[in-house]
Amino acid sequence: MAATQSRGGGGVVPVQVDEEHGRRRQGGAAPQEEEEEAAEKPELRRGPWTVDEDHILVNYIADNGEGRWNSLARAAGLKRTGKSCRLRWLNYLRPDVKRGNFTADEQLLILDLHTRWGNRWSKIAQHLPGRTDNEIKNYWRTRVQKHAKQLNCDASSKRFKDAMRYLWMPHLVDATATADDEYHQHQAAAAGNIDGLLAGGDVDHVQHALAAGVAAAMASSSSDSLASEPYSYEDGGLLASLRAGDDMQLVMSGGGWAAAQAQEANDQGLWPSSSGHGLSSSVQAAAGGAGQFEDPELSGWVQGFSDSIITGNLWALEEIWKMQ
DNA sequence: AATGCCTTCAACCGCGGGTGT
DNA sequence: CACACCCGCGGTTGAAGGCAT
Repeated sequence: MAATQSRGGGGVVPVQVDEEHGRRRQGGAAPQEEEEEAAEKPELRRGPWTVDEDHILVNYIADNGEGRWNSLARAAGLKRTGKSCRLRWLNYLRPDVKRGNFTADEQLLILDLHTRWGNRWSKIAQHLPGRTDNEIKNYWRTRVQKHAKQLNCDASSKRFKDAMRYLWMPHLVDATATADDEYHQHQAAAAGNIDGLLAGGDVDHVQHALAAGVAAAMASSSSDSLASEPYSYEDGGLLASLRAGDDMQLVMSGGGWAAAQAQEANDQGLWPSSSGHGLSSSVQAAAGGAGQFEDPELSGWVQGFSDSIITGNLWALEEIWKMQ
């Protein structure tokens, strides 16, 4: 268990805190009153959690359940605010917290949901089992906003959202499709193996074959979510449409100039091929159509965007593709 | 090897809303 | 109604580790 803190804001600084709101006090009380209160209230710890504190919190919650965080903190003997305990549990110690990089599936979902809901991190997190709002928020701020900056636009701007739709999300859809293919190949192989075992009456080995097949499929897939419950893609979502194969046709009125440029870039071998497909097939599909963007201003911007892909800023796009 | 800058992310802060008295 | 308490959310901070020079 990764209770050892390798990172974390602030040192472990004992500090007097307004326990109810987790706020540092900002004067107000007379010195004598402060001394009296300090005598009544235990010194609170801040900063990274220790292994011992983690154990105490986990064991207490295992015995008594979560909730009532302030009283929980006191009852467990932790010199932490209730808020701090809640945060530690929800973001780190909870058994179902998923660790590691976001899968392409998850990235797609985040992009899609953020397009709809904006910075409603907790709401977005509800649709990503095992992921916390804090993690998603950090992902957005450190990765997505970084690339928005590289593309010289605001992450919340329509332009950046369009760049996500036309260039980023189709690529991720391809990436997950590739993972799906490999996953199903492993599943099929495992199924064949199991068929043979059953035919031979070798029931004892069926379970092992099943486990091995699932493990191989999971290992081969960039997305462990593919091996578990699929996410629910809500009706009418762009992601669902992309998944369904509508591709760019849905969001562009025809292929458009950008897709043609993308196709050209692909022909010249300028596109990264992390998914193994070279140019995203969704983008390629878009390139096959004809027409213009509905928003003429966007059309001009996408042209500049694509120019930068083809000329100087390829590295920036490669960074984006690497994010799967 | 030493140094400084950059990136990541756990933890904190401030605030608002809900609930109980 | 007023107040206190509690919880959860979104924004921000800063230490640790990675990377470039």
